[in-house]
Amino acid sequence: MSVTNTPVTSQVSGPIPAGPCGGDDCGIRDVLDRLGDRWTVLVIVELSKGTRRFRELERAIPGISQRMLTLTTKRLCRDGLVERNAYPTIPPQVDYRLTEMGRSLAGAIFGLADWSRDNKNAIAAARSSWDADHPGTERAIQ
Amino acid sequence: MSVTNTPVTSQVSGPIPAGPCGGDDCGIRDVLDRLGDRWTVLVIVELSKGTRRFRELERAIPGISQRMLTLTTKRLCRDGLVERNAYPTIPPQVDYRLTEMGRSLAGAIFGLADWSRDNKNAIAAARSSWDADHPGTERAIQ
DNA sequence: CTGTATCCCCTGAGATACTG
DNA sequence: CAGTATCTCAGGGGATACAG
Repeated sequence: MSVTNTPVTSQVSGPIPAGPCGGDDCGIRDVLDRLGDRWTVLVIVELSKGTRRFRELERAIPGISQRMLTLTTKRLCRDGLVERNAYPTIPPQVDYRLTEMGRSLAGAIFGLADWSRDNKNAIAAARSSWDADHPGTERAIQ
Repeated sequence: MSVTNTPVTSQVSGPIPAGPCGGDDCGIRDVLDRLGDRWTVLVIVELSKGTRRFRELERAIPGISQRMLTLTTKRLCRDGLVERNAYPTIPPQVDYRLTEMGRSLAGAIFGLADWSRDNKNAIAAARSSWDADHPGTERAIQ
């Protein structure tokens, strides 16, 4: 009850300071800013299979909303990773494809995908082992 | 005008470097669930340089909070990507290092980092070009 | 079909304080 | 030093309605 003044929690959630940190961070933050959201990588992977229309992307990526698909494709176009072609037909038709740069990024992403496939089981095993040794804490760190 | 009516060169599945994953999403979601947050990749990159103590990680990764560093390292330990060693000294000393699996993940991440370095300028150029063609919309899609 | 415009909720994560 | 506990908040993103 004695707490009278409101805590001034000015959040200051800006960009990561990108400090010198002695060495280098490999410019990893740049990719992270681009690929860090929930949908971008999935769109790139789908487009790596070929040209796709808006609706095709939507169906191929379960759970994505119209809004997020629009935002994601637009960001990718802006970064020069995806090319958008609109045909003024009725009904309208728009398709998307990776640019050359986008395809090279897809290649790097596949490196991670391969790693994921190769290590999926090992991770699952590590998890259940950890969970067995640390009962009751699994939920807290999710 | 962004409606470039270029004929589609049906490339489909041609020149993408490493792609054994043909029909599905390659299990990309699994890596994304693990690497999708703000700090995990940065911790892995830092640990790829060698063993680090808690405080060393904190200093090496500007902006991370004690809470997030604890959470992140704990998650990485749980997944078997990082190994934690605590020495019962006073004051306590704990250090973290990548496991073999963690190092292989770091390798895949470096693939992305390399890509980022190589394409940073091209992306910046694409952006300003796009922004010039679409005045007033840059903010909406960030 | 291909988007835009709103509303709104949930989760990630920062600030702060405390412990062994 | 190496954490844990709690409060708080901003914004990412879902749902929905509307438009060309």
